Amino acid sequence: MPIPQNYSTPVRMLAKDKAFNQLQHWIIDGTLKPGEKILDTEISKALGISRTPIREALQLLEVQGFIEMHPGKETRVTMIKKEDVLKIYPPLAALQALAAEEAARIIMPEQIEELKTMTSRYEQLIEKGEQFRTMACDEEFHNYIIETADNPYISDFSSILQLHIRRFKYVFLKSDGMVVRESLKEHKALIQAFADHDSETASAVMKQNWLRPMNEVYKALTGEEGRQK
Amino acid sequence: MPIPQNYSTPVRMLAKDKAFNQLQHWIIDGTLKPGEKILDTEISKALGISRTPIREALQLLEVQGFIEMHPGKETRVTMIKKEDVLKIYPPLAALQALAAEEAARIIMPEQIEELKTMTSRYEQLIEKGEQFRTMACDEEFHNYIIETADNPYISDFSSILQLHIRRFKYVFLKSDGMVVRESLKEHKALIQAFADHDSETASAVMKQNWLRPMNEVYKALTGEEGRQK
DNA sequence: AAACATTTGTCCGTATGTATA
DNA sequence: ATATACATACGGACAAATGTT
Repeated sequence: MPIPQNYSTPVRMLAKDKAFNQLQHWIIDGTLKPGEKILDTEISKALGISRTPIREALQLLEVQGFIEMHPGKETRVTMIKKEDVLKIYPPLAALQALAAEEAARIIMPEQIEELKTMTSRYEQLIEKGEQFRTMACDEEFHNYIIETADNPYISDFSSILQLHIRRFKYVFLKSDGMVVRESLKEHKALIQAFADHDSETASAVMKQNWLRPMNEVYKALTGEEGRQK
Repeated sequence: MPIPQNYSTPVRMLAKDKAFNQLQHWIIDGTLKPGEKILDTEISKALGISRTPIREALQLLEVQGFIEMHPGKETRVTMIKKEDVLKIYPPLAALQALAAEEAARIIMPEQIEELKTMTSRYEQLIEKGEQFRTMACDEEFHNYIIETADNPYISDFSSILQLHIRRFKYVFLKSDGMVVRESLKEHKALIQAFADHDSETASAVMKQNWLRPMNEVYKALTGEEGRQK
């Protein structure tokens, strides 16, 4: 008898989480625009959820920097400027560089093989011009390194910053994409540094792997050079 | 006629904020111990606040990593291990190093003077052996640099990590102190790097200024353990 | 200035789910 | 296994505060 094992969610879907996820998506993809006023009663009716979990979700989004709550006055989606890209990427680059530094110390041979596999897939996807999947593969590569570093503070902060980058791209570039061939070289250099357990090089390469895209985005938007080196 | 200007708080004290601050302090100073179970009804009665703002405060503390909420089951203060010190300091060092890097680029002469003033006070306090004030002065110094870097992501993450460090010290060292003369030299080196607008040096010095205390704390703790057993 | 309309903040009751006997 | 106690998640009503006419 076929037992329906792994009947997915042993945790019931909390109303708060549902509201949180929905609102976060709406803010990131621009459905809720920067500066837009948020009325919890409206959201409540729209989602068919009472105000309590809605308010809880809003508070979490405030901590993440997606909305601003002015007690007793109003709640708004946070504004976002083109120059903000220069504030979001550097901390992310610093944290990811640290993750690479740590990973280089403790990574195991099997994990390096895993990264190599990802990278060859990455290369193939670039060749085929599959923008979306290429990006997903890049993200997977970075997440694997973060996991290897095994530090919840790094991973928590990193993921928040990545969400802000995604929002930034949706708002100003109307898409999430933008992968460059240069990145592939850096990934290969990273793997070599891991194999050598060379933390310093791993850190430096990773930092560049994030700051280069920042400068490209900034240049595309303003025509000016961002922070060079 | 003496007008009572600046009648302090134009913002009413929200019950949620009151609960948040109180609980955070209790967790950091060890009144609420690691692993301790938290009942919102108890907290509610203890603080004379209804359960809703209590629950809101708890959720924020969860995001900050001070408590764990298991939906429908229980809420507990997060555990903390001696080895965690090796996970908390490095991201903080990385972010503060980035702040120093940025500050070195954009700092103004007056701000450098301000830092010099703080540092001479720092030196005097060390001489006098005023542990508590020395620490406060050190914190002020770092916060000023963070402000100078002018990046909300850096400052937000930094302050959370600093709270975790404070908790760690209270839990394992029964105090918050521990300042070393070595730090003074580093502060002076930092100021010099700022004056030279030498981002690279500023970053490196700042990183060491945080990693050195980490190693001292860790050594002190593992040493204690060795003697006990 | 004062009463109104809105929106937020808080309280508490109830239902749902979890652990224990 | 069932029933019981209990803690949490959610809903809806009330109170307080803002700014508007």
